[in-house]
Amino acid sequence: MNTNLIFKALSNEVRAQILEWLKEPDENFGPQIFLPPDSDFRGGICVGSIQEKAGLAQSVISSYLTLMKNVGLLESKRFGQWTYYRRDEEKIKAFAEYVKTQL
Amino acid sequence: MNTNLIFKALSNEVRAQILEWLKEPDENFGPQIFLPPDSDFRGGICVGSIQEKAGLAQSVISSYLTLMKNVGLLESKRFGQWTYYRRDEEKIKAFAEYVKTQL
DNA sequence: TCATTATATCTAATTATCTCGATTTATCAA
DNA sequence: TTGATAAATCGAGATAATTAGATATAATGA
Repeated sequence: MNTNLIFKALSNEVRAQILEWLKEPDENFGPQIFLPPDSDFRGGICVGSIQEKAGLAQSVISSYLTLMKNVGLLESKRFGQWTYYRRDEEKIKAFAEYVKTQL
Repeated sequence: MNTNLIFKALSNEVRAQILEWLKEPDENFGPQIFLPPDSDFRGGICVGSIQEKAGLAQSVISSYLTLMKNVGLLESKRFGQWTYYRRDEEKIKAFAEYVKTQL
């Protein structure tokens, strides 16, 4: 866990906002109709939905999501042409534990 | 509490390092001989000591400390020509609580 | 008062981040 | 196979952060 990179990721308001939105995926993005219900990737939202809500260019959101995945805040899974992202609750919890006990 | 500004402050390695050093002020900086013992500001370290250990320019450390104070990570008190900084444990705790419950 | 020391502020150069549009890659459907 | 759609990557310009050096402010002590 590279806490410095996590702090960097969270220091951008758009990225922090996306992480917050993904706490309530259905409420914030509506149902993901293309996500196969048997896929076992509940809560995953595709790049396009996040891009639309954030209002930044597609390339920006794509790289933001990749960055957040790389530092451990998100996990992703591809189904066909769609890449779905959701929170990595385990790693987020580990980070929160670090902040509480080590910061 | 502006969590975005706190994340920004912590996203810089030098600032994060200073916050860590200030967890053990005596071990990391030695005794602060100029700090009046009756001052009730235990754990406070002057700018010069922090500057020396960090190895960056005095102006840089001064502004970093001001920034960290502004976002609530540090508190400061001036005695004569010296300004002593120490961790604001209450606000750090509140931030850690936010990360654990809201992030 | 004047020189010294500690800290803060200002200015500027370098580097990093943000953001976009264009292109590329991957997948799907006809 | 070809055209369309989704996402990722590339290249570049604008903005912000980092850092240093010079100067300003504040306090001390002779």
